[in-house]
Amino acid sequence: MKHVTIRALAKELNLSVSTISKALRDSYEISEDTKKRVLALAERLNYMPNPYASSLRGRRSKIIGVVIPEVADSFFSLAINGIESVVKEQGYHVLISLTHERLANEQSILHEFQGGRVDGVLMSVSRETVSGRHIRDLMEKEVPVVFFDRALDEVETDKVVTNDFESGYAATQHLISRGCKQIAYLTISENLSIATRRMEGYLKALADHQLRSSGKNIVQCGTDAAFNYKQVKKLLQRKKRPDGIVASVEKLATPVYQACQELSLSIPGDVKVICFSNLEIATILQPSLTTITQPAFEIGKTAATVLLRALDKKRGKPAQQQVIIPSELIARESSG
Amino acid sequence: MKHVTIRALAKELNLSVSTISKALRDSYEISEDTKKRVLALAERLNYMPNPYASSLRGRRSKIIGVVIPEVADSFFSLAINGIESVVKEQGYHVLISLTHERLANEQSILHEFQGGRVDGVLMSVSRETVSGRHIRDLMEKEVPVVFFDRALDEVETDKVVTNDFESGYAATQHLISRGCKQIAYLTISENLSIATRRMEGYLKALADHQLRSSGKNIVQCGTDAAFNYKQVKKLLQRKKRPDGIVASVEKLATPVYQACQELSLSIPGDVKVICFSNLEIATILQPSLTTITQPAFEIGKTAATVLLRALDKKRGKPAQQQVIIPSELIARESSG
DNA sequence: CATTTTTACGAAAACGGTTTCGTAAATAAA
DNA sequence: TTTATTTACGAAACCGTTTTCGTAAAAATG
Repeated sequence: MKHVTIRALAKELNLSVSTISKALRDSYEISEDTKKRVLALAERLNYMPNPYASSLRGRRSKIIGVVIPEVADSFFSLAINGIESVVKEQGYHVLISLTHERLANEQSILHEFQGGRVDGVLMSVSRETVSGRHIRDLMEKEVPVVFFDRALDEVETDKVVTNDFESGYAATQHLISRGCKQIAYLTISENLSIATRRMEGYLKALADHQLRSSGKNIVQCGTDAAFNYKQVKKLLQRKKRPDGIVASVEKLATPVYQACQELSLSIPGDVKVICFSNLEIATILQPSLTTITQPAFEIGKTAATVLLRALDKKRGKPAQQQVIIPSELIARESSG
Repeated sequence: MKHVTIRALAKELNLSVSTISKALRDSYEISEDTKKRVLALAERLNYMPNPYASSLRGRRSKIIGVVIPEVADSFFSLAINGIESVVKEQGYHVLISLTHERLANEQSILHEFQGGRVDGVLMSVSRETVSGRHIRDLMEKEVPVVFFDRALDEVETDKVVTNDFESGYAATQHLISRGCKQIAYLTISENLSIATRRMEGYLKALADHQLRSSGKNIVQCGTDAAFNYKQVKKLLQRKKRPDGIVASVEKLATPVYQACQELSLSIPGDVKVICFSNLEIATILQPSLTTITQPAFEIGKTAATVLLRALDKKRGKPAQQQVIIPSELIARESSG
């Protein structure tokens, strides 16, 4: 038994294709009796409509494109969970496309989407993304795009983000309140707006508390773990080593912990640490890691909700809202 | 500018729709000159074919369904990476469907797939899945299914798994070689074949080394973190407490570390620990965690390769191979 | 009973590509 | 020069569903 089509049902019941279709969609044009018979047969033959025929005819695929830099990431994978929890309720499916932090990939993915493969897009831009040309091109084809977490300021559309500036500020202030006088900031060299906002928060907090901010205390890390380790180690070997560290992305916690152990520095005794992270395992690090935790699931959920709403109205102006869901500072032992 | 169709190109160049289509697909029937003109116009107007029209006509969607219990999981998210790296090269897309470990969800997802939404399926069964009826139903519709990691023995199809029995054995033997005499085994109560195989490996290793295996040393954990913590704590408070622990799933590392700290037990001094885990952060746990690490990326990659090959032949018998990619034991401090 | 309205259905035209088949014109072979 | 072949293209069917529109028959209305 290959594929059961509407035509097969029609033949079996001596009805027309259109009648079957209407019966399946519970149209008022069809008698209750006929509906029953059609439904029964469909059930019996295990009929499943061909989604592509429907998509073609109806010009909507019931598929949401999720374009992200990486999936093996505690933030993004949780966000996907949030997205999925919302869209599946409305019968939508989730198509994942990974950019691997490359603009070129992002461009070709969005370009392909111009063909109408997805009804809408949820995306977090890659680190390389500075211009929004490819994104606007897609939006001009009437494919709504909603940013989540990593938004591109330049593109005017809905955005669901967290309070990065305030989080950077809060993280820094937290260390200050714990007595830190010289606080270093670890960042991944990139041009993401969320990264700059976090750092601005850091700088503002220093300024507000009359602490000098020095370029030397801002350490540029990269994607290479070995390189990052060396950078952090160098930082901690300075004569005037910092007594506090704000690690602005999750993966930078590792080199900090490793370097401290290597150098026999005590956390939080010699240096207090706070890190932006969603990993639950932060709890069992020794010492447990104080984190700024982003509401990943919530962000995904909200972004999906916003997108579905946009798909509903479609013609109703893009509300172009910006939703901000605050991150949470979870104080643990590493900040003493 | 809404949607550029083949028809629009045809009109613009005073050619027929079929000529355009053939030109775009580089058919030998079309002159080089015409091809050039068509390609140029397509480029200029930013033409993108409607994938659903192609899917409908060609009866293939270029979409691979990935059905997994959970995405916020270090194993599955890495596996997705592996899958994506392979399929995107062949122009396929990845549709993610989450079962959340529920059979009912798994069934409805696969049922929907019977409509032809995906060309093939890569899946890891849910914990609740005991019968393969819904999977066979799908395969009868000629949608190839390849299992990865969590396979269902009962269903005859390609499987890409790791050596769970040997890994359970190796983990246990590792602790034995480190001097452990009484080794506990933590498991999630479930009926997954991979879980039982791991445990069988554990039991075999004990037997091979003349160590008594006691039911009391096999601790059933669940999905509730608090419950698991209590179970582990109770285990470690016994008068004859174990001197080694094999944690058969990643999330069980947390309660072990927490309980040991709470009870002031030293790892690996008082109790040695090994855990099945893919988390890189295992390195910076204190002490660093000895792990059995599954080749998640490789498994995903291989499974995808096998599936694509099956899609190629299609009519060529399902090779029905079983590929085994071994896990790796990474000895760190927790097993002393 | 005559007319209007409602009910229940079918024919056919989309949706946008792909592919088969037919055929003029150009070229090659005889 | 005549016939055979190749080249380059177009018409039309098709994939499976949805939706518009038309219409007999039945029911309601006057």
